[in-house]
Amino acid sequence: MDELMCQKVWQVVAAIPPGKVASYGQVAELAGLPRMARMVGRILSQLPKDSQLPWFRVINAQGRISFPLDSDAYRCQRERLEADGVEFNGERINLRVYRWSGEAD
DNA sequence: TCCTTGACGGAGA
DNA sequence: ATCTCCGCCAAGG
Repeated sequence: MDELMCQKVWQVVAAIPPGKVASYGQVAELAGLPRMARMVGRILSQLPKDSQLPWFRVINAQGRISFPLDSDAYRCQRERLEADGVEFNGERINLRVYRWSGEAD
């Protein structure tokens, strides 16, 4: 994937406000890459561990974190979302409440 | 090359 | 609500 594609994705992710979440598909759409949700996941997976990008605000379309429940990655993402003020009902986040509209605040 | 594997998603059953 | 089955597309074997 080219540099431009990555930059578009990073730009969209960076714009997700605290306390809100966006799905991989939504990020792809907003980045001008419709139907390329998997590409977004791949790009995020390649971020350096110390990245300042709010990658944890990106979850799947079912309102769930896309990592195994028992993984460190899952716990890390969940902690950061909760610190953001995002509530979980079991393993799920209510998208009708926390889904980012896609617009700037 | 071909095949499998993903931080995915939508349509059916 | 849950579970398959496909489509999607770049990487790695």
